[in-house]
Amino acid sequence: MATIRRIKGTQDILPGESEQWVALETLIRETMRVYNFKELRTPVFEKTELFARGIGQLTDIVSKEMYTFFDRGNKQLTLKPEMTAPIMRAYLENKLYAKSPVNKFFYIAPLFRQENPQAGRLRQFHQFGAETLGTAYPEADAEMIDLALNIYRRAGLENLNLRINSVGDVTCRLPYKKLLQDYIRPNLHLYCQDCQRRFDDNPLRILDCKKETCSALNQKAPRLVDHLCEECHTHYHRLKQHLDALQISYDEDPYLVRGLDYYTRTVFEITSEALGAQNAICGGGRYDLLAEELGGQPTPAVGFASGIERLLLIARHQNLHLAPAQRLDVFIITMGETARQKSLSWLKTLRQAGFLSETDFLGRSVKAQMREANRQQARFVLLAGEEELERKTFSLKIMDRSQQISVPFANLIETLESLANE
RNA sequence: GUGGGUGUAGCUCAGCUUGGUUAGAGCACCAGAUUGUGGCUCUGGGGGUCAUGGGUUCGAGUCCCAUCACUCACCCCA
Repeated sequence: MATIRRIKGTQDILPGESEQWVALETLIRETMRVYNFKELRTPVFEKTELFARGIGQLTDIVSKEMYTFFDRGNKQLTLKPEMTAPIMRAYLENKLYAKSPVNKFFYIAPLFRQENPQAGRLRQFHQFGAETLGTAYPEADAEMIDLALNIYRRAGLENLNLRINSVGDVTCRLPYKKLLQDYIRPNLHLYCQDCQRRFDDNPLRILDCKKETCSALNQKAPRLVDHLCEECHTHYHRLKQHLDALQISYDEDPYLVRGLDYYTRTVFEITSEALGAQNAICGGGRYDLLAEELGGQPTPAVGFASGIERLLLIARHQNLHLAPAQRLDVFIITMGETARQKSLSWLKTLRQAGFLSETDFLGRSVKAQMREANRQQARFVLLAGEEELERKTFSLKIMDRSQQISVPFANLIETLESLANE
């Protein structure tokens, strides 16, 4: 009979790996804390409408990648494919703007997209990220980039590349779109099929095309950065000044566009060559129009999202260990029925004193129990048999020194504590 | 959705080209050498519907077809 398998594109995070996750999450939380970002948790599913309106009906995410279904009440729901729209929804719904003009949130959450899995791309994957709501100042954009890079630095990641760009706002993007379409139109038939399809809806994407023929045609295309309105230009200029002041190196990429409709002005991406085809570990930018799109009051905002699986891929590629291997403090070896019956209460005493402790559950030979203790890298082994019970004294083996001493039952904890502190 | 690659022990893989004894290795696991003591060594042991189904053949892990799974890539994204 065939055993049930996990769903395509999902992963079991097994012991050995799960410690890495916990260590990374701890590092993220600690960094978020000193940057004064507060955790905001939202449900795993939302009304489909939230994403359709927030991310954009025409984006790939919404048009072909969402896990959408109808519940028993015939409501259309979607497993969240990204976190920015839910954060904005929660912010508006709970009227958090009323408590403070600027709100800084972070999250660590599972997300769902029905794509074909490959290296660094899963159907259930995890992101952490941050969002600053309520300020249009470029300082917030710079803080966001600094925050993401700081987390990577603390995790030990190397050779990351930051690219930035400005995609303008409503006043400059529409005129530029026309300019760009005028440039492309004469040669449109030479572009690839994808680009021809993008021409009307999303001509900016054409600039991002990686096909050689298309990027060659794009060489002399007008660049949005050269046609920004004054406000956008100033915003972009200030951002760069802040990055310089923070000694953050970056590349300006006039063709960097993001796949989600809600971005305005600042966009950025952090990539790693260690990742293969899916090389982005972090993407983000400013989305000053999203709040209104969702029916709320105008709220300028900026944020980023970072893939946890991809971060861990880079860490593995670099041979980084975010969490040190766990060693057992004490392993109790028992000989005979009487000792085995007492082992649980000894364990309890050890554990209450804070020692990571274990014993044998299979009634194995002393040799086998010793092997088990060694396998789990126990620092100390407590031996208890008839002899020890009679004398009310444990035999305590200090494994690293292959040395064995006698310890009266009553002195066990204090002896271990002094040995552990050596 | 489209293409390439790969499916043999818990893991990593050999065997397939040129079909032919009981399908192998290393690691891991268990036991013994050491009847109450780990790591190293030596000896032994358990564990496989060779992904699944069909076909060719006297005979298929090996050749052919299909299906499924995994994986990499396109697209897009974290």
